[in-house]
Amino acid sequence: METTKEPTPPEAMTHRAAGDARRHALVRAAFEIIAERGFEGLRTREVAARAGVNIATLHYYFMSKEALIDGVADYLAEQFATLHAPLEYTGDPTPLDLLRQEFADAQFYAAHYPSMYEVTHEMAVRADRDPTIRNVLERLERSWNRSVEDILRDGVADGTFRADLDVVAATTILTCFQRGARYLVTSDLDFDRACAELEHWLLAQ
Amino acid sequence: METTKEPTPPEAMTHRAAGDARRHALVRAAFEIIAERGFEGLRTREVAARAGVNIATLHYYFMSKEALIDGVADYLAEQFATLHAPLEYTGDPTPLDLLRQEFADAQFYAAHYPSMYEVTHEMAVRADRDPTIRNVLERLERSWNRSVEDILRDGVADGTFRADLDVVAATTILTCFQRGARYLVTSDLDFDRACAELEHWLLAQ
DNA sequence: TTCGTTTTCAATCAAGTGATTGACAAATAG
DNA sequence: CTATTTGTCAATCACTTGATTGAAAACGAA
Repeated sequence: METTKEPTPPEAMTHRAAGDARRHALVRAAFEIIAERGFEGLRTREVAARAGVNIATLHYYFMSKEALIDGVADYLAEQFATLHAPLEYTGDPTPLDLLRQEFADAQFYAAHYPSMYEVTHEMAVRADRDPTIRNVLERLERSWNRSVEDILRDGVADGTFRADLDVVAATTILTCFQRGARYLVTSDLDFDRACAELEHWLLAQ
Repeated sequence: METTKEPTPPEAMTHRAAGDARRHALVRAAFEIIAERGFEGLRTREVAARAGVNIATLHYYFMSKEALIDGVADYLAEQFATLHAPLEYTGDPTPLDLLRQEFADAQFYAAHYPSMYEVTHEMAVRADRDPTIRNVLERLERSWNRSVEDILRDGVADGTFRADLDVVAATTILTCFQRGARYLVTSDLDFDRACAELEHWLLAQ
């Protein structure tokens, strides 16, 4: 049932660094399994096997399955903070540039890191019952909301967006729209077209 | 481990009808457990116990756990088709009435049947891996999309909504927005405010 | 080298877990 | 009234699953 041994052999590595690598390999393995088969299909044995270690070793690094899952949640938040679509503007971005970048990020994740959305879905469902995960996800949502709100506020101030825009409401609409779009059906083409229309609704005149 | 026996005693009931009732009780029990603890916490034993029957009886009605879950998916679709918020208009509804009814439905489910959304989330996550469930959910989405699109098209035709509205894009925006709003954070107040702003964006002038 | 600390694993536990079996009762057909 | 189908359950199977144990390496400080 073994798969890939640890990709970074602990050869030229301090003892401590090797431990960190093992910890990370376990989280990463759990992340992948959750993406593939959900929490429903998450088994500690398989996580350990993918990371190339014994179950007991998994329990050495993570007290319980729950602790491991919490580790995955943190890893997910870190991924969202780190990974972004390549910038589509040069120099100082206008509010419209930033709005488009927002949409581009969503497509970038869907195209290149679909597992991030898959795991986020799983986490969102679990958040109803697990306060630790709810915390991580709420923090993530809040920071995303804030950045969208800032873009809109700046855009209204400099005349890019409609002067009568309800910035808070528009932020809700944009974030809910993006959350809902990464769901089951919406095609890339539909998403593009919807983004263009949203832009049209937001722009002044 | 027993809970409620079947609420409709098979006294004055034909054999066939009693069978249907048992079948329904099993689906309903599974539905509730999925809402409470997700697929992760769904155990055939507990489903049987809640429906007041033996595990073997569950397996008499549903070949496998999967078949039971498919039954829950069908039940969910049926619920969405059946349950609606009380009508907020009298007589012949205008496109604006229908749009508002659309928003009212979303709040109605969230307020009175939250388990419908909880189970839908679980199903959506599972749909990635289960073609039968994907089918049910896609049918549901399509029919919802169609009805929103019809409202918008009528509204553009009669001058309620902006003449330059991209109906297809707007439909995507509205459905994605509503899907995304029934997620984790958005409060009733935020939802109301966002709906008002959306209405403002759609209306002519 | 020595000794305590950190890390790893084979073996095992106890509690599930979906599914089956075979017997038995209740309803219905002939 | 039989004979057959339909519905039900206690008991059990074969296997899974999260977690633990106790011993043995690997390591680093003294």
